[in-house]
Amino acid sequence: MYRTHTCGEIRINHQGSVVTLAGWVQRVRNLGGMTFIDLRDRYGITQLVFDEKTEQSVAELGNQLGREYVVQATGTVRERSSKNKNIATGEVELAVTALNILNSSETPPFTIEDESDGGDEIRMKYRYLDLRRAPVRDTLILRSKMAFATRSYLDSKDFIETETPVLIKSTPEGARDFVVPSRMNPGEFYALPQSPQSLKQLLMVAGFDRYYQIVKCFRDEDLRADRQPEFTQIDCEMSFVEQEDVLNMFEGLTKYLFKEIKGIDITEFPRMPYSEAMESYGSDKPDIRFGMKIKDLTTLVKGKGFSVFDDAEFIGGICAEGCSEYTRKQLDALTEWVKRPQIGAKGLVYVKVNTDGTIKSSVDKFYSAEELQQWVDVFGAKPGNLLLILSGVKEKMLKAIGDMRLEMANQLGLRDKNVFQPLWVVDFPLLEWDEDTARFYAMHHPFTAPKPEDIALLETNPGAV
RNA sequence: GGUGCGGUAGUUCAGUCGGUUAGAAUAUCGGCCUGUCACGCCGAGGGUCGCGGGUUCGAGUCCCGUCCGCACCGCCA
Repeated sequence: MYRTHTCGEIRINHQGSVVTLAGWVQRVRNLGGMTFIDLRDRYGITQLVFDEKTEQSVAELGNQLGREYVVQATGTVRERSSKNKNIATGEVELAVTALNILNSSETPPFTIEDESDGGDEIRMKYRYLDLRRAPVRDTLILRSKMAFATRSYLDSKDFIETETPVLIKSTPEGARDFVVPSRMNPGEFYALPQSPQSLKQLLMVAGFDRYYQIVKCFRDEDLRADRQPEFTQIDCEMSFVEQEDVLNMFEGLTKYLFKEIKGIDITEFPRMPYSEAMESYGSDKPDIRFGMKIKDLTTLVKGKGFSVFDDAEFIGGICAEGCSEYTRKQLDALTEWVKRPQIGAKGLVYVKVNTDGTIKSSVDKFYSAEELQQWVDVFGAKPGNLLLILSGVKEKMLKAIGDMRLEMANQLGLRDKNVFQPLWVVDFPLLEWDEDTARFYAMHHPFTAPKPEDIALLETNPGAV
């Protein structure tokens, strides 16, 4: 056998047995009289040891090893005299008796560690090296588990997994199509699907009743940090159901995935109208793990002679807990932050509710203590809190305040990546009812489309939602 | 297509008002080291300051152009 075990499975009960491992050299620790080597594979890390008992030729070979060398090592499992509680194999080590260098390695262009020293660009250039890092590997493993669990759940709910064609005729969705030239029909092109929307509707018309597919979609539009032209979605379709049926079904899927994969019980699964999401959080995908909701001060603060506010369509802000002691420097930094083009505010007004109950603001010249107290009351602010207020065009400011809310939450440590809180945002608004919008809603929000009977594609599909 | 920020050692970055030989950390290499696990200590090598032009006695630093990257807007959802 090439190897008898992986680098992640040897435990104290293997003590005394002779095993063979194969993997990559993670790190060499040469102490002079003895050398430790961390050997890594997909399953974990096992420590190899070369010491005075090691045969000299083997030890010499061991001292040639560098980062990312690929080796096969045979040795005896023994208990460590100094154990490492941080890794699963930390109680044992392999006293090497035979070593085979399968491949040497150049020094990698960046360190292959959980916290790599490489930036995005160089890690993407050497993707095959980046994929050796545990966080990247774990992400792909998580994805595999998610896909498996999704299939398991939807299969149990009588969904049929169906592959749909990738080379199709262009369908009228919103984005630009990626196109593929047709050899058989010179001058003509296939389109790659932006989603399997019209294809799955055929399945509904045909009576398949419940369909799903974990499927690649293609949209030829410019990138964003969280948006790629090629992405995968869990695509579903159900016949003879109402909005509530769909929400319940996929609440179930979400809870199942968290339970199966993270061992987390999701209990709260609130619903929020789009209008509330925008007014209170400045986002259609609000982070509701913390409060700090946006409050509207527009009517309260206008007409007092402060022209910045008097000329603004909307004045509002958030209340940050425990920030009343922010220094001038911190407030200046925050002001610079909101003035960045990505946020686009002109300036930042603050109101400190000091721990002794007094109020200090950047607009004391324009507003009396009584008036400022009214602001404080709107937020329900307590001593120690800090009000942060922006003004301008309403739509833009809600988004800006929402971004500021997330930034403050980051600074205050309120966005723990291990805390999860799902949310449905429902009742999306009816935008201008032009052809593109109609098509968009027909495709993606059929519940809220006002006149679905007007949409030709839906007419072919009366049983589907 | 637009706005902004960035490009300096293998890598991640600092570099003040334009001024001596461009630094740090990490990585690499060498020496010492028998219980390390981010080993430690000592030492060394490593630079087309993205590219081109200009201003200046003098440019990593200022100006113009250009290429590349990132974020955001448009776009998309």
